[in-house]
Amino acid sequence: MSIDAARPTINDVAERAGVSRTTVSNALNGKGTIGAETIERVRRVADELGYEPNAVARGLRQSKLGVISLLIRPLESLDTAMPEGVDYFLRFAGSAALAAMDHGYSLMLISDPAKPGAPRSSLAADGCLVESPIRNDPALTLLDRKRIPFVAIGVDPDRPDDFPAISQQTERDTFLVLDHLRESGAQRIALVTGTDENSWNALARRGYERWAAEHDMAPLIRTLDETSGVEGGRSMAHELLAEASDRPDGVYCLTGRHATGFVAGAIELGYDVPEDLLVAAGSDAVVTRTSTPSITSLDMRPVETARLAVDSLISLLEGEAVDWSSKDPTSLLAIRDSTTRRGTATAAPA
Amino acid sequence: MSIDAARPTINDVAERAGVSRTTVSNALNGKGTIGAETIERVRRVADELGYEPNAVARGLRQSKLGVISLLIRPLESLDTAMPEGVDYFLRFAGSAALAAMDHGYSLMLISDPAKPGAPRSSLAADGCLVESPIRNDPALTLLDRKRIPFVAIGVDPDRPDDFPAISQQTERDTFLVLDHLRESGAQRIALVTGTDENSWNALARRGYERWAAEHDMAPLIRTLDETSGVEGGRSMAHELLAEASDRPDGVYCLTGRHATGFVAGAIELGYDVPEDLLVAAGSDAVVTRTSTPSITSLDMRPVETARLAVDSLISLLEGEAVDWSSKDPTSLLAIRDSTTRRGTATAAPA
DNA sequence: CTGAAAGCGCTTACAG
DNA sequence: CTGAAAGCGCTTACAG
Repeated sequence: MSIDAARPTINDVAERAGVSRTTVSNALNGKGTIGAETIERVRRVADELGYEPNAVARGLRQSKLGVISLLIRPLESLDTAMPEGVDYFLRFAGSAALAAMDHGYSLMLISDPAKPGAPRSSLAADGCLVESPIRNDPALTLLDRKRIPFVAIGVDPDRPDDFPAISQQTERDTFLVLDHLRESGAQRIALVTGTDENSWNALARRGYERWAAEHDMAPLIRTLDETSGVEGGRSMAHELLAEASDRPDGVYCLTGRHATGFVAGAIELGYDVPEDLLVAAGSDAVVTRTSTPSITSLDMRPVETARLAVDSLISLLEGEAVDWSSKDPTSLLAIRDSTTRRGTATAAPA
Repeated sequence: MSIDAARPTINDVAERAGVSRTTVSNALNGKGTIGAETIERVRRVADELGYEPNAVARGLRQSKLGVISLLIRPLESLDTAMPEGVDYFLRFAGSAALAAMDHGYSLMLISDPAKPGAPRSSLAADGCLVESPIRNDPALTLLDRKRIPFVAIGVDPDRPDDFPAISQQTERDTFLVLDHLRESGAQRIALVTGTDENSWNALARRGYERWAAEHDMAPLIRTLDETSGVEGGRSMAHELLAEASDRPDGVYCLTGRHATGFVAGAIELGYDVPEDLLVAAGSDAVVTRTSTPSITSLDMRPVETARLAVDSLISLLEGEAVDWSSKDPTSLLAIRDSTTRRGTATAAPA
């Protein structure tokens, strides 16, 4: 191993500049009181050597790495291959990374740190963002126990008030979609949720049940594994539409892929979408935009939500006041062919 | 500060178990030779205390954090707000994160570590992925100098053979698009690239020039700032289509937003797309799919490319052999309305 | 089979 | 104005 193979440390700089490590550290960080010409010399030597403080060593000493982590709960239900239809999370992550950089932080994408085989590195961050916590989320419990500051996006369904969170307005959003389906002509509306016990599934279900009660409609709910994707949606269409009695004329599928599959299945069975059956999706995705007919979907504004979450977490880390009453950005309903009947002039959203 | 406010360290475990730190470390990591009942006891105490080794301290000691970083060059040209049209990068990042997790690593999204104000943390990874390096990329130079292993996705245009890279087949892709435009009826094809000096812009330009030479067509090239987005594309349409002589009847815009703006600008000027003018985009994005008419775009397969890049980097880190001759996945051309003339039956791609 | 000691590369009171 | 020493939480030869 030749000498130039290793990156220079503070010792190399100190030796070459003829001062102590302390002085190098102080000079480079503008701390303590160091003579002007000493500072100058240390800087020059550091430059010559290409010295850059080791972020890990500094992190160990200062307990501040300059890294925030992001745990996207629903991503774990999605197995290996990256499917179409997870656009929300990709956009969320990308936007969070940019927001973190604006504050001088890097963003680390992690898997569940509470899971046995999890990379050790998943706990090596100054703070953590948890998107869509699951019921009684062990990751939140772990982070709380380890005293790692965090912000959840969406509340833990079983502990809504225990932890700092950006509360998603899932119940209100559910009303938005169901109202739209009814106004577009549906009388009997089914809900298809995922099986994952995250806040999104739980709160959408709760919203649906409340809406159904208010409209004197008996709930018609099916759950479907997220990983089943488009194919699962197809089977579900066969299941729900085959029954002679209690057949829905409107369906709200939370995931874009289920909705896409449901439409395909309905068409196979001879249904005309939207004339015989209205379908909406709870998550805007490539598949809902490009399928035929295109599918009305809820745009949950991942980009804006991510930025709000990052800003809140960093305020928390840096000891600033955080306004926890601020909600996530208002969702928008993208109205498309799957709920637009011929002759029914639906007003465009404002 | 109460005692239970801090997370337990190896010292706490050692004390409570009545052994040394060495023994705790060895017992928990299965190293050395430790008595069975000692291992048992140490494990139990560690559990009780909720002890989890500090990843930063371990990283310092072992020079291995379990983190790989990702620098997406073109993202930096895109300023603050996350625009529509950067789908490629978001999908790339999300997919890379999943691939990293499969190997027990976390993925950190970073900004240019060679830039003065960069977060220190951007150098705190075991290895780095650089997507679309720029000319003579200072980040590659820095990583090389710091002996941080890295893999580029797309070669440095000025140093194509100097560093390990997944070579993108941008020149071949450019031929694919240009051939399609010609087969669809275009005779005079302009190229609109970004101003960013990354490998993608450089190689697409080179491909265009070669194609033009082979087809005896005088090159007609414009560059347009990536940040100008849709609006920039609009202006460019006015500029290129206003000139009485040498007006193109086909345009290849590398970015989806430029293409979208170009189509809008052309329509304002009274052009019919695709009848009077064919337009294609070099990057598949939400805007190209949802604009009217929808725009033919190149799908560069970000998901598959990211996985290949992560696998290669981790092989490199873990000292395994890497086949650098493997290319990125073959791009697909999504043919849409903007290049499909009425009466021209274009065969669907296989 | 176990532990004292050194050390990873830094920063931070504190003494001079 | 500067530096010796301690310490962040671990791991790793090495001695016993």
